[in-house]
Amino acid sequence: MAYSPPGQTRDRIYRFVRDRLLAGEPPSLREVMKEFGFTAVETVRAHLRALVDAGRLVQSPGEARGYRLPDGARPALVPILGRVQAGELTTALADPDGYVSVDAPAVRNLGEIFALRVRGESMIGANILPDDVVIVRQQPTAEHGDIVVAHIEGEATVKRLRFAQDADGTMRAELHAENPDFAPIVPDPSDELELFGKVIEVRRYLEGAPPWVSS
Amino acid sequence: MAYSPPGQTRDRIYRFVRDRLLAGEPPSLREVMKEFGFTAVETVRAHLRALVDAGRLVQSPGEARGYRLPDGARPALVPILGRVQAGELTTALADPDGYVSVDAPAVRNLGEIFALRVRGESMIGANILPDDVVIVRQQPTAEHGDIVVAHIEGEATVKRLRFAQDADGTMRAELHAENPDFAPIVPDPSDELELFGKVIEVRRYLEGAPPWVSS
DNA sequence: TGGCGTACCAGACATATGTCTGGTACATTG
DNA sequence: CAATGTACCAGACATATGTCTGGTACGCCA
Repeated sequence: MAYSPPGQTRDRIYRFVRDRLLAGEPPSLREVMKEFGFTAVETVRAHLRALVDAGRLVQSPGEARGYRLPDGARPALVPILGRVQAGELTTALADPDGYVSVDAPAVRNLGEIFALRVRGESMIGANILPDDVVIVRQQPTAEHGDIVVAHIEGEATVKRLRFAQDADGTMRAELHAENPDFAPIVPDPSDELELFGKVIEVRRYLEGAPPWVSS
Repeated sequence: MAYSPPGQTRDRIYRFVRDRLLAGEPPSLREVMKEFGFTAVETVRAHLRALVDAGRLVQSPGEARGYRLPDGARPALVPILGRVQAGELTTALADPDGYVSVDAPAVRNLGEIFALRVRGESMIGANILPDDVVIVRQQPTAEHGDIVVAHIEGEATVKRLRFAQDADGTMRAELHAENPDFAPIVPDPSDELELFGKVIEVRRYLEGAPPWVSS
């Protein structure tokens, strides 16, 4: 076996292992070895050790096929919720209707993403229809113009967040539907706006029911 | 260990293994054993063998952590294509821009699903916007009213398929934009309508670029 | 009652797979 | 040149893990 320039083979090995992991089939050292024509397992192990040191992989030492992609580098299943009552997000997350898979870049930190089925036609102007599924990142604040999920009238609802200036100069948050039939919701300054998170993706399933249902 | 009613423990084992596989971490027999409080590996093996016989799992005999979900039971990564030229679908599939993960029910047969970035505003009336990503199942025919990807003017384009009756009574396929600015496309009866497939899902990424990019 | 099927156990066994030790070859750098 | 770092190899070794053989316990049914 000829010698490769530093790092070049390493990258190819990374891509091979990554693809195997994304397919749900962690490779063994010897499988990688054969794939690249090496004749010594230790060669592979050195490469993988380097990839782990670089943070590109993580390993469970001693475990068979124990190499994995770090969180945030692979698609993840996030819970899809039905109705979410006030303040009950944690409860709802514990009992999801099912799971949908969300691609890696959205998943910076696992566990902070969830999905919600859209009810009603209030966001038709933003091209979000009833029964669409929105992917939401939990966050306590959002910016002007973001589409958010907030607690309105006892339920989690999708709206656009806007900030407006009051007559006395103070800023207030408003939740706007995107449908002329719905009036903007201006929260009573006395009660707090409960923001569940920001919509980062919208999905519409044109065939069959939503997706995957865990039992 | 008490005896469980037939099939009951089996289902719990299936769900455990399934969840581990969906997380990309195939369990070993002994891991399952510990999870369920068994004291003999063979007990687990008998259950898993039954699950394989029932078609709920597949196995690579002899391989460590060799149990998998069958195709169609797990999310899969499908290629996302940029521009697709006439008749060049196969070529385009071989050189994708990246991959997105698609949930199980859509993936009846692997390899027949792909994703396409939407260009232009011709489908705004169907709430499909420029830069949306559509998930497409390859199929040579479709039904009246389906949103399809077809070859129009040298490129793959998203349109709604309609069938209309000609003056002489023959049926003809038409491709309709959902935007008053675009006229319906009535293919010349002489040249064939090249249908790439049917749109089964629409996705819009509100934050950041599309998703996952393979290198 | 005896036969049959399912659930489960015990423990030996073979193999799949990670780990370790010690080495060669080649490039870069002081 | 010697030192250092990377790429790679050979082979022993330990452990992780699937496989097999031979059981016990319980329920169902003819």
